[in-house]
Amino acid sequence: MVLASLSTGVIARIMHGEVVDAPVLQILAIKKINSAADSERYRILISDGKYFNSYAMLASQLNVMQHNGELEEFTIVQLDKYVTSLVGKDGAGKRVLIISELTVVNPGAEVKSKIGEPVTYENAAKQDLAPKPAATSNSKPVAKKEPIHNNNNNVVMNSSINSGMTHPISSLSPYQNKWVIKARVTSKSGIRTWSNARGEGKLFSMDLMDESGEIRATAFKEQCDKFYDLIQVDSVYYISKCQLKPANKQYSSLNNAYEMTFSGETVVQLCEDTDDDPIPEIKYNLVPISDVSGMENKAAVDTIGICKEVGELQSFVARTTNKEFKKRDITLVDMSNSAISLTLWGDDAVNFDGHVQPVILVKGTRINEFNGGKSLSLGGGSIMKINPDIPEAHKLRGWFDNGGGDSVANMVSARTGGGSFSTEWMTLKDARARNLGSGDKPDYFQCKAVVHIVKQENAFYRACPQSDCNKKVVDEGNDQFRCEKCNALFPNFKYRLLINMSIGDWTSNRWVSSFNEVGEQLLGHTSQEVGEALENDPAKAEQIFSALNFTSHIFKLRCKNEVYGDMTRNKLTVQSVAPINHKEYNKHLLKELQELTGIGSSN
DNA sequence: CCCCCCCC
Repeated sequence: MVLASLSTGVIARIMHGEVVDAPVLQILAIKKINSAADSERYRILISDGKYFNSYAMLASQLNVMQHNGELEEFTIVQLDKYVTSLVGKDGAGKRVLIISELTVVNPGAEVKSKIGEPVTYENAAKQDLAPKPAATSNSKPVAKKEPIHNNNNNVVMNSSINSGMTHPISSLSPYQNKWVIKARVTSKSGIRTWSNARGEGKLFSMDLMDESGEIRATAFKEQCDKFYDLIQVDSVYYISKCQLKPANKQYSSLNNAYEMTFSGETVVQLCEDTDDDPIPEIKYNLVPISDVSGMENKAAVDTIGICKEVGELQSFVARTTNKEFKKRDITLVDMSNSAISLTLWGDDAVNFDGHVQPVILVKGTRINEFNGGKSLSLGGGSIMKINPDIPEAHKLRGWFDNGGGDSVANMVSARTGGGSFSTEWMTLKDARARNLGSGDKPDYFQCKAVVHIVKQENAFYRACPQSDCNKKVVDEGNDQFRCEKCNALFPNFKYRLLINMSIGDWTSNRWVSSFNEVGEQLLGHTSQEVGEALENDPAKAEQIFSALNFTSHIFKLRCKNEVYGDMTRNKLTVQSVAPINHKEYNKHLLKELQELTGIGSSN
């Protein structure tokens, strides 16, 4: 039987902070530490044949080896991953060795006895502390430079970073808190506030990834402020001293039983040199937009496209939760000649500038199915990148800038009121002739039309000032306004627009109604300005309203039959207006001409 | 300690 040789004298070097690759040591004893609560930890007396260390610990993911009887007395092991760390107040206490990966070289039953006469390493002679040039082990001195961004004098952190030894994310658990991970941020939420029966506060969360796995981390309140700016998607960080707790799988799709919470102790340090380490890049499983049609509802989608159209920023109050949300729908097109609607939320929606028609890369967007169509929504854990510097993006840019997106034929998303791309072109006369609006659901179409008459009468009403209520208020006199819906009296109100106008295309004229936001867009003034002008300044009102006359727009119209008493009227409501995109409108006209005449090439 | 993402 051949026994492995121990790395004689190596414990003195390791315990003075030197990095030694794969030392071979002998276990002389192992026992369970009586520690608090549910944690299970093992302390080891370990020897290199010359020195011993009685302050060695097993990282808890190795407990299973002890359970299996693999770490008995006299076992020879190779340490594959370990850190040293000072424990005790202010780092002034004892240095311990924490072993997170090891390989059994010879089982204790084979070895049968203690090798050498090891003594404590603390009195080790100088020659044992200097790295040996001829040593078979691969060693290098500890880097002396202080890490940048070190926001805490943290010994575990520094020694781990300097030694290059960090813990895999997959090994983290609530039972072991001496760890440092090196992880890439794959997504980061905005700052969110909450207020409920248990209190209020703010937070942001992030997803972290290394070669072993992924985990979600959340920073609340002070930590939210402290770390929000430092944490950036795609960057790699050393992170230590977070609390771990079981993940609530209901809310997380990440593959980890635990999640982390930043604490006052948490240390985060940017890792700027990531060229040759194994932290994987974020992987994008890009699918062509056309493929989304065939995917399951709620499935996650990574894709890339050009933002061909941008919707207005919209605010609404969720019916069930009463929370206010901001969103913006944009339309992506790609070389599969397909278009899909993507919903942005919160800050992404507010700050989005789509007028330059950027390339949009998304990861982890969710499919929402509606009316047989599918759209994407950028939810928690999703990432959006604007004009990413990747070959696919440059290819798309070239395609689109050469007219590639002008004749997109395949609409993956359903026709919607607000959505624009999928609305069918139709003349006002055809809308009548085809009995649009006579079904159970409204019909939608778009046309190019000129504004002929705008009515100033009843162009506004005084509405409840509550942000989530637009109900007309009753003037009680004495500057008091009653909202029946909110059952409350207010000293003020807000103006809401309800613009009726006659528009015409080359086939006929129709009266249409426009609600507040569209009205503001058409008149170029806020509802407050319009309301005040109509009430107090007729000349100004005339100026505002007449400016709209004889202007042309692309109107997206909702068409529905409505019953008033015994009368049924076919009603048109303006869903949105947009300036005329002549390039695109002409494409439509050419297509119509070709269909009418049968003359012309297919492009 | 959050965990909401509507409507059509």
